[in-house]
Amino acid sequence: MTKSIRGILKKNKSLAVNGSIWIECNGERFFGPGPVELLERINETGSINQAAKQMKMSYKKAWEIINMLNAQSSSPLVVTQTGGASGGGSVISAEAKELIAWHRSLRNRFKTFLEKETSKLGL
Amino acid sequence: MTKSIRGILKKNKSLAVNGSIWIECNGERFFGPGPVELLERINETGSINQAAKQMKMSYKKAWEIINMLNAQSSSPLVVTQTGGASGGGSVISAEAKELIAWHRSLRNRFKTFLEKETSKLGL
DNA sequence: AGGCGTTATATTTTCAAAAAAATAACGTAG
DNA sequence: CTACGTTATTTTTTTGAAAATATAACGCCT
Repeated sequence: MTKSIRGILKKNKSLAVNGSIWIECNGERFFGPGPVELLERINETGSINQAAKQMKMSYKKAWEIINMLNAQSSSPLVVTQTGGASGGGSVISAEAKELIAWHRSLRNRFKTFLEKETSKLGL
Repeated sequence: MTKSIRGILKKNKSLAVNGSIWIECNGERFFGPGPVELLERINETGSINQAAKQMKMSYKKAWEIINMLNAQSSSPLVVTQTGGASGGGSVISAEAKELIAWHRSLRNRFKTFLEKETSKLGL
């Protein structure tokens, strides 16, 4: 009976516990790292189009994420305007900013959890 | 400023924090729920073939997982025999059983983490 | 020698998700 | 009324992963 998992693996292999975390709404994944980054970039650029380009994501996919987020929320997280002075644009709501902040703190707690578990693996 | 995330979503939508967790070796995913179940079923059936069938996984995929596991480990986690009385078969090592037990306890700790975070979401 | 059930591996086929492209609508400004 | 840049949506194409299929080797047993 070995004392740690470490000894099972070949020498000089690095070892870590890692994972992924998200918020589910009605059992379906609804708010994870991707949507967070998308909202942040929309907030910075004022445009779904530019945000998607920055993330090298198709406009369509970005729009689908936004549509899903808005569908689950009691008030839209992203409010869009088509046409107008600069062709249109998009803005994120105060609720969206709250969600972002909340998710950030969740991820921090998860990070320390992972670090703790990694340290338990043995040196 | 709302007190909880709950109020942002539409009424009567369930809300939960969920996630996935695994052990990485040299930065690549190496031991998660799939491999655990596969090892367990090999242990029960004595056959990669039957284990894969039970999991509705192709033999090839099962074999790739096993190959990867063995490649990272200092001694094979699954030891196989081709040919012989019943055509051959496979057995998992004591180290494999340790890994399974360790992963089980890790998942338990992760589960309580998720439950705690879910309860923080507000009712 | 031939059959059996398994491991081991290469090749082909299928299929669904992702990407790309095309189209339309919108509203302001010139 | 035309041009522009955006949102919104449909359709087509591409691609890559999964599944299926095929083949071979292995070693015991009859």
